[in-house]
Amino acid sequence: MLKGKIVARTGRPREFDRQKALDAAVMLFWAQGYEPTSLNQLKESMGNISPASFYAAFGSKEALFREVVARYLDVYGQTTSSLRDRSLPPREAVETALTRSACMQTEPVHPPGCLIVMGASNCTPQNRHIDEILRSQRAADRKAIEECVSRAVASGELSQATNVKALSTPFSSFLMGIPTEVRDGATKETLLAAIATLMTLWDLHKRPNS
Amino acid sequence: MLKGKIVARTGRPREFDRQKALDAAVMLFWAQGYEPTSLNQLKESMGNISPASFYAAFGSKEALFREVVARYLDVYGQTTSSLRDRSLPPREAVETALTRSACMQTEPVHPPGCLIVMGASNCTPQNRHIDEILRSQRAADRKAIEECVSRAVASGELSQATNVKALSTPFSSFLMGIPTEVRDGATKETLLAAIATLMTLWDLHKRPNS
DNA sequence: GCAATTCGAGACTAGATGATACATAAGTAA
DNA sequence: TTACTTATGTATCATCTAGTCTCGAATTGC
Repeated sequence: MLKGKIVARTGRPREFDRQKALDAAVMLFWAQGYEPTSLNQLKESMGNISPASFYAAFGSKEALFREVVARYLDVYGQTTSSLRDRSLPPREAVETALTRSACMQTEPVHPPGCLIVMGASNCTPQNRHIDEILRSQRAADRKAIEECVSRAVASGELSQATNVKALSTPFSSFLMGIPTEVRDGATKETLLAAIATLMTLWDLHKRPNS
Repeated sequence: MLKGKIVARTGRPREFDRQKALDAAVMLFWAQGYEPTSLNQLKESMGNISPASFYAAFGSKEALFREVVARYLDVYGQTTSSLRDRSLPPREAVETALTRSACMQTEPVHPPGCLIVMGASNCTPQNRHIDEILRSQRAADRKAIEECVSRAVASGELSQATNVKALSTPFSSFLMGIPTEVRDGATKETLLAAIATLMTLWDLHKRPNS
């Protein structure tokens, strides 16, 4: 009776691969954003499935987008997870997050840029709540960068006089700027060199005798 | 016969203020971006003018957007003009551009963020050329920042060993990140403090004996 | 006064949008 | 076999989209 990962259940089996369909939706939303991506495009990218199949599988465009964001965070959005890894030295946590973001966003196997930053940047008033889904993610990364700086001040690595927000904002604003740079053609090498430059800001704030 | 600025011409006079209508369109495109802004919204913001009046005055949505971009650059987009002012010391040119951008974008009298960076960030494939209008402006600012760094290297202010792209990209990426930060609630004070921090990168690359 | 010109109100077009209804197909459980 | 469950194909929905057309109104030049 064991059928591996497939959970036996009643009813006619689905004829398309839901996971592959979801991944196709990730690519579309990533490339175009929420509103410009139409149901027709989505259904087509899922193998020309019917509207009935689409709504049965995903509920609505908005519900699909929420799933897409979760999937994106799982597969691609781990670039900033170092920010939340307390076992890493704070400076390394920040540099790793920036580096991995730059590398991921410039990979040629998927759309350039970042779904979390650009996915709903153009919205009609009635869809503003869609951007809220992404905004909370951006806020989390921003806060995590701040906490890395705070940790370094607390540990004595950075000077007690450090203005936490004034030092963390250049890193977060740079992070939010990467997607636009990448979409406009910035290469991985350019970004990595820029990150190396940027990280010297951190070193400038080190406690004199550390 | 002199009628001031009004050019006498035949035909029934327009009943709405074209300039005010254009400014209303600037605000809409700025807040929502190109595609989500509908003709209905535009006409409504122009005083409930008819479609006939709209098309007679502006030609099409795309033609209006091009006028809107030109108007935006005129009124709000001068924040980065210092980058092209050869009479300014390069460091001051860069710092001024960042500072003025941060101040402008956080003004509460208009939508937050920047039309040039966010105005067409979500586009269907058939409207990709709309973002090209904005992309060329972003490229111009990026190049201007690079030239400021180059000028400073040439003048001896910055070390000959300076990697121009590695030093200019943190500034441009920060600039491209400001709109997202502002939309997410960053204050002018936070951004100005971040800019002060960021500019120390420049000083780090100064020629030792200068 | 009259022609030429321009504008405005509103009806209208074709096509796209996200989403639903309904009958049928294909599987499981008893 | 029968009941139940779920998926699919097709037709369709109301609404919105950018854009046109017709026709009457308001102005200027002569």
